[in-house]
Amino acid sequence: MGVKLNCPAIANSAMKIATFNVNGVNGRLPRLLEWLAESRPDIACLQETRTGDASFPVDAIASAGYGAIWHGQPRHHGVAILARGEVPLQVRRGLPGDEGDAQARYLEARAKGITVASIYLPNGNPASTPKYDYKIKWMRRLFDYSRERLKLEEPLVLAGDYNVIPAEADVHNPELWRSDALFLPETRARWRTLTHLGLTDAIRATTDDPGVYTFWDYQAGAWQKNNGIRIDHLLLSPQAADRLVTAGIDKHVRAWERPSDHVPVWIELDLEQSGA
DNA sequence: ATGACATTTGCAAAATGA
Repeated sequence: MGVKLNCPAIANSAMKIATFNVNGVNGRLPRLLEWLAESRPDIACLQETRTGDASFPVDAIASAGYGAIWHGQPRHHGVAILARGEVPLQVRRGLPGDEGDAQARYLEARAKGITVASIYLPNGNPASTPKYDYKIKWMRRLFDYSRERLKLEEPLVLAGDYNVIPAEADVHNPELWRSDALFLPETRARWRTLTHLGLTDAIRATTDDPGVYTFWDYQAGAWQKNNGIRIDHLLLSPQAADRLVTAGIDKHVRAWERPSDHVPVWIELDLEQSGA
């Protein structure tokens, strides 16, 4: 890249990338459109679209100014990637490593000059069942695939609902979550293998504050009592992390009418910057 | 330990979630 004599303002070159578990893209469509209009991300990764490929609301999303690709599944799971003013170019649909895995949890695309993945990592509860084994295997597959992708040494953003509480600072009452699949020592150890690869947890790169949450249960007044957990994450390759300008959580969205139980998490990258 | 609450499909109630 050539030297620019007139250094552009960050606002001109910053790219906003968000992740949002919508908990039903059709049922939540009004909230999604309101949030897109307010937040105006360049790229948005969605999880838990919870509808089949034929019923993805592509027209409504296009009317909001976004192109989209999606990997749907009736009732459960489902991921999508939206880009403002363009249709993302699909790179991968489904996480490698298990040909028998039919659950729609991984989608990767190039858009606006960067590669992003929308990830819906398995919940894994109850932890004493095959559901947890599936979660751990999925995390191993994500580790193997991420290691390969990092060899490209390019900006890469792995965004989504990881269903992982990384540390005690990320949960309101750790004791209530000790035996939960989201917080078990093995779950957190698998998470650390990802960060040890060189992936950066964007929120933790910008704040050490405890009590920074992305999910509040619908039940037992969890939102009103701020009984939250931080489970929606953007993991950044070194080439993306070195261009990180800011990160944030749209917490106010949880107070909207008929909201998702998750809220959007986002970053801004300065891709004009040369990096480290 | 269960259920609390909300989603989906499909039109009742089961399956799933975190």
